[in-house]
Amino acid sequence: MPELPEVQTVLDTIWPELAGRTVVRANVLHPDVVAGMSAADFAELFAGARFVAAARRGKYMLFDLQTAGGPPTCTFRVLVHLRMTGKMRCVARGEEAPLHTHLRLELDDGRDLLFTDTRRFGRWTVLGAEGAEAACGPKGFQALGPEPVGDTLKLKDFAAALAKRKGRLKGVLLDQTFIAGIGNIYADEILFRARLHPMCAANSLSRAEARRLYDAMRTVLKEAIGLGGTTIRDYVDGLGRKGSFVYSLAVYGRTGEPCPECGTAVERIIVAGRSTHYCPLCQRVKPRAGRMR
DNA sequence: ATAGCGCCCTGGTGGC
DNA sequence: TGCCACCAGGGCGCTA
Repeated sequence: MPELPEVQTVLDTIWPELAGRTVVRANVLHPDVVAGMSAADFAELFAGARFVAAARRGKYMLFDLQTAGGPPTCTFRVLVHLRMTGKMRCVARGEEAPLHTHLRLELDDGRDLLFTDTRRFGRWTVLGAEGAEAACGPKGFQALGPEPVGDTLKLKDFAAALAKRKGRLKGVLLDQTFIAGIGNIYADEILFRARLHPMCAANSLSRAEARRLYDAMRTVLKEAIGLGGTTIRDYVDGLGRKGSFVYSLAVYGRTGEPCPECGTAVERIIVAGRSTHYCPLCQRVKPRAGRMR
């Protein structure tokens, strides 16, 4: 399930294959994966367009392309969201595409970029082109919160934002408008690393706890990027490789197994509508301020 | 503001 | 062996 570390890994592995390449022909095999414009318009827009830049924002990959006919400045941007099972691969032209391949971009180096997505939740959304989504993209993209890794988000601002949220930590971490890129797996792992209970109210954290959460969030995500993400079942990067952070998971998917810190059985509950794993001993519910036990 | 739900979709799993 | 209910969950739209 691609979250920030997986999306970053896919981008890091697929972009070297795409940078500077021109799309000879675009083949939309399933129109559902193209959002905001028709498959025909999409194919026409991509034909002759060249990949000039790429970036990640939250769980989105952003690609800038320069169109064939227009003036040198005529570029457009496409947002790719992998959702649950989306995959990007470059293969030799003519190689049989895997089942559930919904998009094929034929490149000028004789290879094909394939977008494969078993559950077909993933989307390609074009921004700023005629007949496409509004220039700023879907709501979820417009409203993305700050990036948790990198230099932009300071502890002070993170703590201040937490103090304004009455919801539970788990739900707040999953809220893409609060912080961009965290999904169910990393939310659980971050809370474990911070020794905080998933049901704990975000605005109840002490300074020290907010710092623990901030540090845990950045550490866990950076470690996961370093290990190429987490493969539970489906996920592979742009070169078909699985992520090895799965071996570092402390609680996610480990219901009933011993906590790596204290040996207590990991528990599973539902929080924010999502399966949530935690150690009942290491992550006790934080007592209210002024009522130390 | 926040929580909870159903929906989209397919494949894997476990029960009988 | 086969059948089927159920689960996985990111984002979105809806209701409370």
